[in-house]
Amino acid sequence: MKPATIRDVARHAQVSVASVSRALNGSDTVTEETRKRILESAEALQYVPHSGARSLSTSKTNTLGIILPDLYGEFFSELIRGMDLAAREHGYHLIVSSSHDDADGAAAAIRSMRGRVDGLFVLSPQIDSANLATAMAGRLPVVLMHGGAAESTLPSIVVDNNGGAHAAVDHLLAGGCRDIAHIAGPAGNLEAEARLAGYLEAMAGAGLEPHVVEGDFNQGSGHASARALMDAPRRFDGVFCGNDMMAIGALLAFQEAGVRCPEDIAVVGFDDVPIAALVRPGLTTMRIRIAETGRRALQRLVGQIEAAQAGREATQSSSACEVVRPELVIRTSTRTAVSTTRAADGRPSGVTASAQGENQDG
Amino acid sequence: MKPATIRDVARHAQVSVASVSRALNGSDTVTEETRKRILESAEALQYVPHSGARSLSTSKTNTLGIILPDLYGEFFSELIRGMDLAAREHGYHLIVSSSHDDADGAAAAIRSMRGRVDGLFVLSPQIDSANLATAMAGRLPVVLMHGGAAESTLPSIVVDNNGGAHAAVDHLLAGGCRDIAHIAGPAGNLEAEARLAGYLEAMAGAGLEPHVVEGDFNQGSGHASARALMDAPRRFDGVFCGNDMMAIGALLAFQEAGVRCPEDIAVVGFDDVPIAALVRPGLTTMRIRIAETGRRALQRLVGQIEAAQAGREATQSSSACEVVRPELVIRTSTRTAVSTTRAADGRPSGVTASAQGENQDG
DNA sequence: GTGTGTCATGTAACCGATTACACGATTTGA
DNA sequence: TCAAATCGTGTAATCGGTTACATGACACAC
Repeated sequence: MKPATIRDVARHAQVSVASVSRALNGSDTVTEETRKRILESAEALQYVPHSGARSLSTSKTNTLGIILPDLYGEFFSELIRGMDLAAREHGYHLIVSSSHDDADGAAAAIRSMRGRVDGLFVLSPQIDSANLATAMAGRLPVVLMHGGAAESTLPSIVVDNNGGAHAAVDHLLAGGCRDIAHIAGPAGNLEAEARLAGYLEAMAGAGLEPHVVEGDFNQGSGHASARALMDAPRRFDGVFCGNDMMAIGALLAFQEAGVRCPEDIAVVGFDDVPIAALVRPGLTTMRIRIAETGRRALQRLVGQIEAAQAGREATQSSSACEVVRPELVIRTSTRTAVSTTRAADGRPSGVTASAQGENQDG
Repeated sequence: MKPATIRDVARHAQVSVASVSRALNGSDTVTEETRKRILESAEALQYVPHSGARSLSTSKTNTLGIILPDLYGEFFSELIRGMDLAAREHGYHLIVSSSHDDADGAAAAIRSMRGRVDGLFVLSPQIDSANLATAMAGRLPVVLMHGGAAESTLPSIVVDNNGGAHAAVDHLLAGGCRDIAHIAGPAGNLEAEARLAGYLEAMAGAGLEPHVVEGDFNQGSGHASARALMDAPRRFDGVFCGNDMMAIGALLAFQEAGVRCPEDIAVVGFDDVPIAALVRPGLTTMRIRIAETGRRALQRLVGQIEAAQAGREATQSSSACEVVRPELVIRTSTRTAVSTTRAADGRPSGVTASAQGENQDG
């Protein structure tokens, strides 16, 4: 048996299709009595509007797409969670497409989503794919969410990786560290490179010799990199890791080798994923309010879509780049005289607007 | 400027819309020359098919929906990752809707997805919502993925929670534990209740006195429950936790209190989330191959959809309940003479089919 | 030369919802 | 009593694809 259409409902309720449409959507002028009759008929026939037909006549899909490089770890799931909560409030659905670690994959994903979404979030931290994503998007409203997006003319939300890295190194310095190494994320990853640059700047600013080992943002590479640091001739008293997962790998490596943290070596991560608070010692890290950032991104995308269909171009402010400033969360993996939590906004770091959203989480 | 339609492409390439449709979709009979011309025109006009229009005439959306209770932790993101990879292979998109902790929320989510997806995954572990989900789905192909779905007539994939709990308790027994407590998941959660039941059965089978503390599946409640156990008059030498997050909370509580694990008390979790291997001591747990389970679920849903549109009802096998049997992963949170890894299939546990999918992960 | 078959291509109906416009009934004002 | 305004409802065009069927060109056989 085929599903009921609006015409079936109209026939059943003995009204026209226009009345059914009016009764079910905006409360146009429909008598309370007929509306009631229509709703009953719709219920009786188990009527569900055909979203394709609706989107054909309204040219809206009420769906947003998310292009992710990957879905490992808690970072992306937190982000999606924040977006999903906000999407529901705004009446949108969310299509996810993950595991696009290269430019081609991301481009293919964007292509397959065009025509079925009203807007797109693009998280494509690879250098080459970022530009491609911009080109692919075409007319579609987009919010970019990867490092380097600040330079784009498209609306974007980026983390102040550079400033965060500075704050992390400053914290290690304040704790008395002088031989501070950096376990970097993969080359070609814009987030990783910005954090690396911040580290190098901060070290240069303090007149200290930097030392970098390259990892890949996963826990295993943090472990291996920490071993490399222990094998090096130089003796380090602090490590700033490109993200939390590598920091946790490093913590385990130190623990296995009998190197005490923070007494022998202090460790700082980046992201503040939930695990960071659960490991021992608790990981000092740069906090990004992930779910809230997702919520904010969704609001901006919806704002853009509404602006586009209402008038012409989006307002100037909505096309700007918004910056999320990570804040230092001090746990037991670093020793310090500094007390609690402070924001990491010591510098302009080449970005423009400021990200002051509400701070409630899902 | 409005986006190009198929008619624009037809005009540009000087052919009919039918030819354009044929050239872009299945390679019906179209001359190589005209096909080339059409593809060039499509490219030049940046043509993107309108998915709504297509779904209107084909009555297919090529989209699947996922109803999740939540998106916290790594369990669900792993599941989505596995589904997404498989979805791309099959040419489907994935709409996620999370944070439906109650029946009403899940029902609303299902309602809002009907008409825009070809099939639905429902993870709704609350007792009351499970039935509701079944009712809401109506004609839509569905794969249920929550405890208790085995009793449903709908196709489902469920974890053998009962058998897994038995295996966990057996492992503790084999390690010499006799006073084994259980930190249970929230009442009303079918997964939690099946694990609790398995624990109680195993304890009864061993002639031991059970002891249950109720948690809520989150790390904090594991911590609190562990404290409660330490305060109890009885002295426990083993704990089976309803999931890994609570187990990790318990590990931390023991550590803080100076109770050694596994020497003083052994701990077993459930799920094998990635964090389980990262904490110290490493958490012994019941492994569910999450991403692979997601992939398998997607295959079944697609199979159902294709069966429905090809012939009539799906084949008998596809409407059965498939069981994922967790396997014991021994780490350092338990002491034992047993060596490596063994499957947890000591019993039939009231379920039917067996889940022997391929074992490669994404 | 006419008939038949093959094959690329075109024409137009159709999918199901929205909505501009038309229409008829009722109310209001002169 | 008649014109105008108001308001609920109906009719039909429209959105952009897909596809059954029609058409026309060409080849081949008689």
